[in-house]
Amino acid sequence: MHHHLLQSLRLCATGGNPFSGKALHARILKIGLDQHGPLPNTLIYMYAKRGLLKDALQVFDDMRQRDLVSWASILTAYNRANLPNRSISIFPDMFGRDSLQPDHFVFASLVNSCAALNALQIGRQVHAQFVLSEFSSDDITKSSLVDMYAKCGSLDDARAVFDTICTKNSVSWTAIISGYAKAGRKSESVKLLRDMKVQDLFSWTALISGLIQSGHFVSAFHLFVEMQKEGIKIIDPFILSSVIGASANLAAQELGKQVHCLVLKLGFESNLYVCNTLIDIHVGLVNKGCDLFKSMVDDYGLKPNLQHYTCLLDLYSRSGYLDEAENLLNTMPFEVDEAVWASLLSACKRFGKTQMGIRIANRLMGLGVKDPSSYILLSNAYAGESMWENVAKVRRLMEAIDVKKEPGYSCVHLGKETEVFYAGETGHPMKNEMRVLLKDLDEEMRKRGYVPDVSFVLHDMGKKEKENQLFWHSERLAVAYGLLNGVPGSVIRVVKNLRVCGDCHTVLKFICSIVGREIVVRDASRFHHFKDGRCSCSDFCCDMEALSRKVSVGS
DNA sequence: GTAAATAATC
Repeated sequence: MHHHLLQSLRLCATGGNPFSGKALHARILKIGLDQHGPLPNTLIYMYAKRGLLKDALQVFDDMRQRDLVSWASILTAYNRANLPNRSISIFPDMFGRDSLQPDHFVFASLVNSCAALNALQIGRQVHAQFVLSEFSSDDITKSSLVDMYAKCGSLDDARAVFDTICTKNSVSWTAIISGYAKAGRKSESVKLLRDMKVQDLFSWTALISGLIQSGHFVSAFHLFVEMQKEGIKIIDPFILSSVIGASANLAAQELGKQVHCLVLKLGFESNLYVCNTLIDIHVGLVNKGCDLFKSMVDDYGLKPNLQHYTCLLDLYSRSGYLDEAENLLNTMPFEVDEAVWASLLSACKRFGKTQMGIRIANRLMGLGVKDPSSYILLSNAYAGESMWENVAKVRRLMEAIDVKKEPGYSCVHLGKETEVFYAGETGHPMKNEMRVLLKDLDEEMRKRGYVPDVSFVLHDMGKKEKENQLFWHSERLAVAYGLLNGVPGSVIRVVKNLRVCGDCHTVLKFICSIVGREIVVRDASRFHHFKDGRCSCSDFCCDMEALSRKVSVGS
């Protein structure tokens, strides 16, 4: 009978229907067992765990004889209800009213209250009593003391207690690592993590989020990547919200988006903290930008020029504020060029705004289009809505103005000589060697998760043919030639007349890590320095891309 | 013999 009731109460404490706990309580009262054995204490415990402080207090006050278990349970109830100060204020009644001396359970709860209150002086007093008590060797209470001192910023005390813990578990390690990391003592916190035999998500989260809190964003990101390489599974959203928060701080929007992808893939998008930090990124930057723009006009009396508007538009469209972007486009006193419309169109695609996408595409068509990439955007926008007539129209326009006017080529510099390659070139004397090398690399890349992104191919053909097209892009030929003929281990230097396509960008990241060589590509818009699987133009993002691919493959 | 305590996120 009692066993059954006890077990049911314990089940109610950890989950299930909150009303069933009250129903059980009613039944216990009815059969007159409310003062019997462990039942009243378990009722307090159950109410405490469910956050029903009033009910817990009711049982506590009605008890004829309170014991240490009752006290430990009611202190937990206060802590759970976020009222640690009430724990401290009610605690003296334990000596007075009930003539009890605290045991290790009560000590741990009290120390926990002090930690939440940042009450270092009281914490020290509790510590002193604990040391004098017969429970002074209890490791759990010591762990809570480590946490309390760490949270109060008294790291030397935390470390001293930590060193006396006989059997250190995940909780004790996490408490001390968190303390050092939040205090910005990076090397010590990292060393502690490495000293752990079995690191888990708790300890990594403590380290990474602590370093983020103390401003060590870059180290934190590298550790975040390392954590996942170590195979630590992200089974709850704590670490994500903290990493997203850091990307907001770094204003690393691309990185933020990558983490956002990870959030979606892992299914934590509904978590409150994660949401809030994400909004800090999509809202924080936009608000900042709008404020600057407004202050430019209102406070400094400046008249925004086309570049200013373009910048604000870019901010809007990158952050998904597409209605605002379109509105601004329609009201601003300038005509914008093709590039601006194209960027808004690609944002429409990214944020799934198909209707607006078609609207923008029509405007862009009316404007006349020169850039080949705009044609791809247009074609994709119409194809996405099955507007095949418009797709055909885009294609006819492409043919009419001969989009392929400027052929892409890449030069590779080997000492004094320079070799030039055109896309799809087949007449080169070393063609076979280059093909074999690229094929081997392709195989290895696919093993590592590479999927060709054929959306960068302009022509109308099947997927296999498109992949083949990508395979023969000039920058790959140039790199292959450089690998075959250059000095082993030297940096491969390539110059390209057009912009490196997105797929080749990914491929070069893979290649540089497979062959262990640095590759530098100067394209039409910038330098790309490929090294260790990353590119200088988006260091973190590359890591994150690889990671999110890994996650998607894993799940 | 029963029942109670400690760590990581905006």
